[in-house]
Amino acid sequence: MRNHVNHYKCPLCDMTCPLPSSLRNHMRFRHSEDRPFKCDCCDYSCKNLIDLQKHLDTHSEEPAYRCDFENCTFSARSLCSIKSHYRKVHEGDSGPRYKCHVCDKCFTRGNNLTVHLRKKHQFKWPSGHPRFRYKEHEDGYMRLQLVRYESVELTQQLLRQPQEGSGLGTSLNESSLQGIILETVPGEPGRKEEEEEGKGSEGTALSASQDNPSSVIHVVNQTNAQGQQEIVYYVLSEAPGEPPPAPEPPSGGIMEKLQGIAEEPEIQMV
DNA sequence: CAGCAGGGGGCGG
DNA sequence: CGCCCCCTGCTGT
Repeated sequence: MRNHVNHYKCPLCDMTCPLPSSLRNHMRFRHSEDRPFKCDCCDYSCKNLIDLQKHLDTHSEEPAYRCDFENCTFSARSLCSIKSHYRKVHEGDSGPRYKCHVCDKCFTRGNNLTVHLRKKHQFKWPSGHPRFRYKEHEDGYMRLQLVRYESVELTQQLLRQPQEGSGLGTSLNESSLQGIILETVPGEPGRKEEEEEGKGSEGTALSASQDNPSSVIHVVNQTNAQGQQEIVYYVLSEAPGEPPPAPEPPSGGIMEKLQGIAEEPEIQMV
């Protein structure tokens, strides 16, 4: 199994990703100001067609979206509104849907949980990842999505410096680890035990479990700029196991310059 | 691998 | 809550 590390690194931030197309996408949304999709009715513009279409819906006074429930006359201008209406009105589900994986506290909105995770549990995301993302579990609660792609440098750095200063009370506790382990997706069966290419030790890495060889989780305790202890988690995801793709030819625009740099594989894999 | 459809999350009202 | 920005999974090529 090739314990994957992403081959393409954004030259402008720490983000790495497995495919050129992912990187292009990242560039478009995070590092380009181009907004090729413009609204005819107002000065709105955006970076992809889908968003323009959604925006156009907000212009039309027409129903746009209508509730499917029988005899329900509710209508809205966004799909999102319809869905939340349906849950609330026709399914009576108005309870909090975001749950902290560490202490089980519930929140009605994702950003409330984000604040909670940062303040109460000192969670932090690595640079290049601007926010937490949440994923729906089988019990219907949204919990922190822990699978992230991390850069080679971060990985190596983590392997090199096992947690120091873990003497403080803020060192990892079991609940946070459990929360993380719970998140790992059952991987393909068969393959086991990743080998870091030439990098040896797994150091402080926690193998999710032997049944779940699909991810290795690094959790480090560190001191931030403000001198506070904080927990940072990193997850290495396993690539499907194909060789690195060949670089593509450039194709024009601002993206082109970026691409030239960006598409150089960050490391040569076996 | 690219394009599209849909959804998650932020943020201001 | 409404609108916007971005991400991702799916599906066709």
